[in-house]
Amino acid sequence: MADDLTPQNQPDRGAPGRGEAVPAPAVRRLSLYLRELESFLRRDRHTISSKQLGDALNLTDAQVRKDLAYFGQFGHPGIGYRVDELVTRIRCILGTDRIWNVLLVGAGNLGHALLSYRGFGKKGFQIVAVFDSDPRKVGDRLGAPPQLVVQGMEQLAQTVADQNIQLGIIAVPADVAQDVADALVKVGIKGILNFAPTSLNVPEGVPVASVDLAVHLEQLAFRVSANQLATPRWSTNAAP
Amino acid sequence: MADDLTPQNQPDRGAPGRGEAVPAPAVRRLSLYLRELESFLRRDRHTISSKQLGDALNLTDAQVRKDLAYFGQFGHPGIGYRVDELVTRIRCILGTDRIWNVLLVGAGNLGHALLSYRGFGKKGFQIVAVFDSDPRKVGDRLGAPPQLVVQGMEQLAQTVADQNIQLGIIAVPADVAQDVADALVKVGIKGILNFAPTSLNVPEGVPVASVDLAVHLEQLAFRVSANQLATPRWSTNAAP
DNA sequence: GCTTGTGAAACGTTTCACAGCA
DNA sequence: TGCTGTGAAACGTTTCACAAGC
Repeated sequence: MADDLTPQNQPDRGAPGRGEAVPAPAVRRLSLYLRELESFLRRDRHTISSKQLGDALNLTDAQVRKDLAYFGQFGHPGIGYRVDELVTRIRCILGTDRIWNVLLVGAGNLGHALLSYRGFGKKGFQIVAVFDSDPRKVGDRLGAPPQLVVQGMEQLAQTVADQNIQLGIIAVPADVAQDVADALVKVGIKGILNFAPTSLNVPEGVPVASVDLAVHLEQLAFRVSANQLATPRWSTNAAP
Repeated sequence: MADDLTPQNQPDRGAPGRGEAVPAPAVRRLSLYLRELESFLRRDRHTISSKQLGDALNLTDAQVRKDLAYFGQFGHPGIGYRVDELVTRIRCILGTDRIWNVLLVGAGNLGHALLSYRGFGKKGFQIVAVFDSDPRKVGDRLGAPPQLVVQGMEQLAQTVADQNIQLGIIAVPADVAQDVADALVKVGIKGILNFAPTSLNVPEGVPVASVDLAVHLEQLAFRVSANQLATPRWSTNAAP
């Protein structure tokens, strides 16, 4: 997607601890496994096989087993995987077995929506500060109680230090996104989730995940067009 | 991505017209190339080399050339690519050389933000209808003028037909997302962009792109943890 | 000089197939 | 029987290297 790419921005690699390198696609699927397992847990299922887990996500059972095996031996032959155990393990692997303090830059429409999004909190991500460079927005109170007060960018360093913030979300227009990213890196933010439709230049060691909403629609348009046209229009390779 | 995947949901394949199959990663990057080229165009640059384009996106020049070559011969040896020409070509390939009518289901926080998001319109995606199953929201006027009136789900079929809507965006809670997807498929929607944190089951032939906001933060958390821990905690493979 | 387009090699990922265990 | 974990084979993608053209 990458992006990565879901349009993922940086060429990322897995985390080779002491052992083998983990393929990036496997790490991406780990999040999906976790989501599915949590849903299984809510439905009071106690064990799950690689086949069941794979079917839910349109993956093969072998793929599921191999992905999980990169991180350890979590399964029980003849039984499958114990759901609660696997959930705990994957959370630990992904680093979501603890609370992450997150800041948001950009108090526009998207910023508002992100601030109110329940999905973050459920996964242990707490947005604890909001910034905007527009003086008219600074001082506004946002979100559900306890509300957050929009701060000016000059307070970034102090707030990041005071609240031990490690992750930053960029929800500003494309033309200022790089400046914001630079500022975040400067104050020691460890990872950036970028919603601005532009690629960011950051030092190695600061991971960036980019989500370009329009790009996803574009990919959809391509696939729909491909479905509709037996012979794609672009296959006419006109000579220059 | 992507991961897709960016956590992309369905295993997708490129569009093999008459020629070779196009790798899905190449199609994902095509969107990024277009974004970068449009930015180049705004800065009045007329030509661009595969090296320059690659550098902007952290890709190799060979990668850029190979990706573009899947779709035709767009370059000029010794010169590079003409920016305006390439923009036109890629838009045609992706299917964004025309207007797409899009509907939105879910008038919550995220729905509001998506409706107000300028990035869609710039790429030719027009949200022309909004639906919500909550009777209290039906009838509300949303977005910038000309505002859209929130419709009940029972009006879906009629509106899709009347307005020639081909794409649908799902921005509802996870537990009703599948029902909404089923409804969209039933009325003939050709592609779905899903923001609900759940995997969708749809018939083959209806492409789905999924964007799970929390998953992207999760991936970031993993990479930040990997940076910080010399030896990942999960490398302790305790025996069961 | 510069650049593209492309076959071939290198690399990475997924699938297969089966040993081993409950 | 049913299931996992895993080496090996199959497949797909990226990189290399260079012929051809401006």
